[in-house]
Amino acid sequence: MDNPLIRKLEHYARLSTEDKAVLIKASSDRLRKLRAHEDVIAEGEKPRYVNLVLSGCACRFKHLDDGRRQIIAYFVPGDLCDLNVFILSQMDHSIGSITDVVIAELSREAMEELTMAHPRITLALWWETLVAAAVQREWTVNLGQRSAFERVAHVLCELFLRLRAVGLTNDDSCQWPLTQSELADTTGLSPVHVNRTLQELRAAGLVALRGKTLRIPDLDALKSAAMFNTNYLHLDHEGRHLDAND
Amino acid sequence: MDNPLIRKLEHYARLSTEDKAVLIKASSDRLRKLRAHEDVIAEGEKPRYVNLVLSGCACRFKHLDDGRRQIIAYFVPGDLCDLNVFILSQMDHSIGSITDVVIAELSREAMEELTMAHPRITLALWWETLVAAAVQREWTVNLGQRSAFERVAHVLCELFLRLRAVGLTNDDSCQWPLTQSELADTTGLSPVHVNRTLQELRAAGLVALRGKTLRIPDLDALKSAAMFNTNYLHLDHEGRHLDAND
DNA sequence: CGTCCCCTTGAATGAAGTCAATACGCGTGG
DNA sequence: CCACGCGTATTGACTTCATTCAAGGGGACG
Repeated sequence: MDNPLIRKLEHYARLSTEDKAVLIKASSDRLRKLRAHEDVIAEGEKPRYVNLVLSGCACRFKHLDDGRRQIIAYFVPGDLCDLNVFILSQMDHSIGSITDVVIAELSREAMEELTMAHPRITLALWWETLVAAAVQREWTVNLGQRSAFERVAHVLCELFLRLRAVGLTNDDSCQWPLTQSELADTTGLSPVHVNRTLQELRAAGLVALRGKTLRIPDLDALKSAAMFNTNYLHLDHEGRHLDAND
Repeated sequence: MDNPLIRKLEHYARLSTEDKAVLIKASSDRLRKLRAHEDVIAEGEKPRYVNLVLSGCACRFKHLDDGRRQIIAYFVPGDLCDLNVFILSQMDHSIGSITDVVIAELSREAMEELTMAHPRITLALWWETLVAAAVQREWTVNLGQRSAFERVAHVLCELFLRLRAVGLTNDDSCQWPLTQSELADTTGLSPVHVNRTLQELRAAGLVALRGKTLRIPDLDALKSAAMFNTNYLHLDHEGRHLDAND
């Protein structure tokens, strides 16, 4: 099973064999490949599809009039961009690729088919939505209250755990998709200061980030340095224990 | 018509007379009155109701382990706290009153009744959810990219416009619910710096905030000082033009 | 071999936080 | 009616954290 969406949704609900078949079909219908730094959809455009990231990394972002940019969310494999986007006539922000990505475009009809006759999928998608909102809230806390050191540590933690949830880590390391400049647009810091903060994290032995590989030798230590509380990711709730092939 | 929920939802969809009757009934069933600075629901509790603010002002917030607090969202009259909260077994944040508030508690059954036979209400509630998410994203941008001056101006702008959307402003002024210290927990600034920033805003003639009354002599000027783009509040979309009594 | 992007470093500047004292405003109770 | 107390707002002096500017280094790729 290498479908990251299924992998993730199984954190939220037990899926039946048929559920999985339907998900696989939906996520292989319309594929779209993008290189790094391209727009998936830009502010002002009308959304036509729910975008599902199959591989690579994308982000939601917003520009201010004077060019400052804030990254608002990351999308890793298995993430759906906007489940309810069809009633919007205009995007109020943009979505772009960070690395090369493969995206499945899910039409309105495909989404209806997924949910209509598949209550467990529907439930899992509800969870997906709730968790996305919780992540957004946590980012608000991160930007508002944490120091640069904690803030960068928190982003590293979160992304690592989310990658782990879809099987994209090896033990204590993973492919790291972000440049320092993107990390700066995420944390609201200058690229220079992100660089210095990463050096502090390295000096403290909390992370080893070289090239495109991130290694976290002691995840608990990094968590506590970041004041990271895993609960908002809701990776451990009751739904997944129910039997689905009933 | 003094029901703030109806007032707000009419920005999102045309409601029929029956729609409104159902909403009024639902929002007068279980009332709860709180004084300022009380918990509506605390982190860790199991949510039993969707909370609807009828009067006063409340907020969503999160504490870090060491006591720092971030206000994550405001709830003004007409705002629903968490539409899909019933699948959660535990809140990952708290909701508390800022001023004295009156809240209507909507049970799961009440929510189902509201939506089942009332497609326009359902549509309007979808919009409510989308806009709440958009506001959360904008706060992320606010904390990440804007200067203290812009940041405070942005919060003043947003709250003023949201109060205006439910008829709680008079021309260019409104009752202001927040203390400087709450504004600090919102903007991620220290209370002292919020004070100084407000003085700058006053000196620039952009706001007059005395006691509990906010006056904005030139809203457009304040907007541009804050780099405020109204689009994320989605107050002007197509749904409201459709006829509902069909 | 050169170019582009990303990372790194140092020095100077600037924004916001901290600490501590003081003032104001309002409700309570003497 | 006035004194008191408490929460909130204001001010000044100093410190800390983060930005800016500017220059140099390293690796990947054509």
